[in-house]
Amino acid sequence: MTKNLVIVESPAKAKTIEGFLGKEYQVKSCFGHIMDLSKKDLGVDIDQGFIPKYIISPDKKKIVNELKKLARNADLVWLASDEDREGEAIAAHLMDVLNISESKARRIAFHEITKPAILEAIEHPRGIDRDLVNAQQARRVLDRLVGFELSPLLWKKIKPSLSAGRVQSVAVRLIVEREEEIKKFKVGSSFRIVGDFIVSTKDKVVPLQAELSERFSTREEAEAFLGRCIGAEFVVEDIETKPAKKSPAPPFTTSTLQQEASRKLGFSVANTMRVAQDLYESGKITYMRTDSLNLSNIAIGMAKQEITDSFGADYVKTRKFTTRSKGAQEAHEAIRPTYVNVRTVEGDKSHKRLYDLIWKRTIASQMADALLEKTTVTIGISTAIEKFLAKGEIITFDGFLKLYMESTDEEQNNGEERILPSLNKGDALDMNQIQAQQKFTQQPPRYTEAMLVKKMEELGIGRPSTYAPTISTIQRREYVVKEDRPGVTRTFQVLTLKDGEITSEEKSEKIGSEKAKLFPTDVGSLVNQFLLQHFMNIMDYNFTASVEEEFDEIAEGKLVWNAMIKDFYGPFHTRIEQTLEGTRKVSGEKLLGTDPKTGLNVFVKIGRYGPMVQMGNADMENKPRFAALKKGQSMESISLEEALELFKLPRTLGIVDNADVVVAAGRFGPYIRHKSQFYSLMKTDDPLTITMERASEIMTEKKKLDQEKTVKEFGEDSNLKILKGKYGPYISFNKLNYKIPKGKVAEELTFEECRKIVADSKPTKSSKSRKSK
DNA sequence: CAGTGAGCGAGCTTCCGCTTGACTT
Repeated sequence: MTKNLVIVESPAKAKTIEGFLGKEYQVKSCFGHIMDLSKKDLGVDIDQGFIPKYIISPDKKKIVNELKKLARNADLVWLASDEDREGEAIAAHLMDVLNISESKARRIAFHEITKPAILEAIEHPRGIDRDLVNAQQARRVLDRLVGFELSPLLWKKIKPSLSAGRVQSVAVRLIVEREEEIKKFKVGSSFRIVGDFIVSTKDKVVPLQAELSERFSTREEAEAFLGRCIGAEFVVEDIETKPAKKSPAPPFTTSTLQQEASRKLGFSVANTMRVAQDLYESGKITYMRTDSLNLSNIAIGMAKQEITDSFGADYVKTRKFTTRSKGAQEAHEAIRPTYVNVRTVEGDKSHKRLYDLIWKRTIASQMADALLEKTTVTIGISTAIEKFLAKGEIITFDGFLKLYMESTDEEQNNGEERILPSLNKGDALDMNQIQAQQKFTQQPPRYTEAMLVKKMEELGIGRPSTYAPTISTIQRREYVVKEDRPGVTRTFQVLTLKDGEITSEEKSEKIGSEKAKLFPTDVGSLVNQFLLQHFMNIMDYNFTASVEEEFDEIAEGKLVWNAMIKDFYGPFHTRIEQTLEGTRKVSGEKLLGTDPKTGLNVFVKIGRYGPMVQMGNADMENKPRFAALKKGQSMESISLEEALELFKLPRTLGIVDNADVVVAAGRFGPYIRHKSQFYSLMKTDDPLTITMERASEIMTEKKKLDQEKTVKEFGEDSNLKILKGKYGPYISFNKLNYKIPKGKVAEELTFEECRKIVADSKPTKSSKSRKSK
């Protein structure tokens, strides 16, 4: 029997801590929250003062039973969940569910997984902070009320299965509004003047590039300026040198790791977290879901040693970073290598690269500032009042730059970090050429996943554990899509003054191509518009921040949690009911024009399954025709001609074996139907022009593949088959799948045996039911 | 994966935040 049971949230953490504590301690993990609100209904008893209806999460029943047994037999139970709102609630739930008495329970917390920190925590146990638990409860109940009242409203007013919530709806809003800004954006241009000069001294001739201190808004002005420069003299009027320094970025949090892995390694947010999870589980890095910039003293000490060994003591400058982000709860350390002296890890390329990034960032954060010397040379023009400026930068001490430099989302601007030749005031320069190049203003950038996370963190919406899932959710709901878009070619003008003559030419550049950027869909935009119209308070970018203030007051014991919820819910629920009764279904319907053949109206709108076109009004006599929009088409941009094309399907190709061969477009793209069998078209096949010949080819091919997939068929019942899948053979009966019991050989199963398996066992979950969990 | 779209209506969907394995067709 164990005297002490310690419960933490993560199993990897449990393993580490067990090593720090003696044999008297058994350390187990509860895998995060063990209880949640019932999902059957609202899960909140509103009439009784918003009393939550908690149940043990179905996937936690097993671990809860195990912990119950261990807790019963232990003398003391140490509740060591994270020291934040959610962690406190987990501790409280554990006490309840495991039936731990006050006298037997010890609540402890630590912010870093180091032996001194754990021992220190054991020395200072406390009770459960009920105010903090209530703050969590308020957060949980508010999110449930918002999500489970708004979502059904969307099902009724827009389309089924949609969702809305405090976090996801605001994330979608950011993307929709950015797209609107881009649409509204009016491009402007100006002429940037760059002069190429030559410095001739006694012993050498060196080039010097300088930019004019101002830009000209028109070609005429630029041309006039170049004209003024013909025959002018150029003289160095001033040289200014200023020292400057650059400091390293703080160590990684979840959000900055996602951003930097996206910029430097091209990882998606989900991929970064998957790889980081692996590194964490194998003990290579500290916890990867954190908003803390803190490094333990042990880690800083190790970093100091590592820097001294590799670069020398001059390169060391230890720092304690403090967080700036809204609502940070700092239950953990920043993300760092567990052993800072370990330079690389085993594993595949992505693991190595992510670890390398974390290692460099951690080490660099404890390195000296880089020292620079910034020089600006002012060049006067004898015939004009404008000045040319040549800017240079030299690094006098590289410091942390020796190892690591953070990237930015902005495109690299040119002309940085150049070294200037040595010059003196009064030096005359020879002009080689001066160019005026047309430069365009840039539209606001579209969000990458990581840029969206950055913005969400700034607004205080979402938490380190939810950034990646939220971004998946808004894509799964098809509110936004992550896509590449090709750019367009744009021409710009260049005027060149050389050898006393001004010439002009037109050049072209590729602009606006997008890679893995987030775009709103028609449904996303419509839902956003609907929510903005009726629930501005929830869509407000400051909504989370303001409720967080109230949660803090609850945590401080200054506000009663359900009183806060009541104040929110009253007006919110009224608004729900008003919208339910007072508004009609919204479909974003737009009249595109009329069909020249029939004279019927052609509309585009959102239907039960997404955007579609409709021919004919929905009146008593006639049923309108419908067709779904193709991938890549949008309600916003579809033309009448494109819409009319969509009505050309389904078309009958001919008759085979007394049955029509029909080409149509379905949910998953174009297909052929014959004798109630379906055959998908290839991407290269055009359903509008496909021939009977090609169609039979596709059908033969599919039949062959099906044949290969079939292990065994039975004459007794054609619905029962043994098929071969990715994970081996299985039984298929009436479109449900059943596992073959161990020890049975698929090929040898008889019809009766199969019938028995089907009757006795449950079908394996289809992917559809799994997705919904 | 499944191949739809009036309206009728049953019965389904849904939130955020904490954590990892299941076990796949």
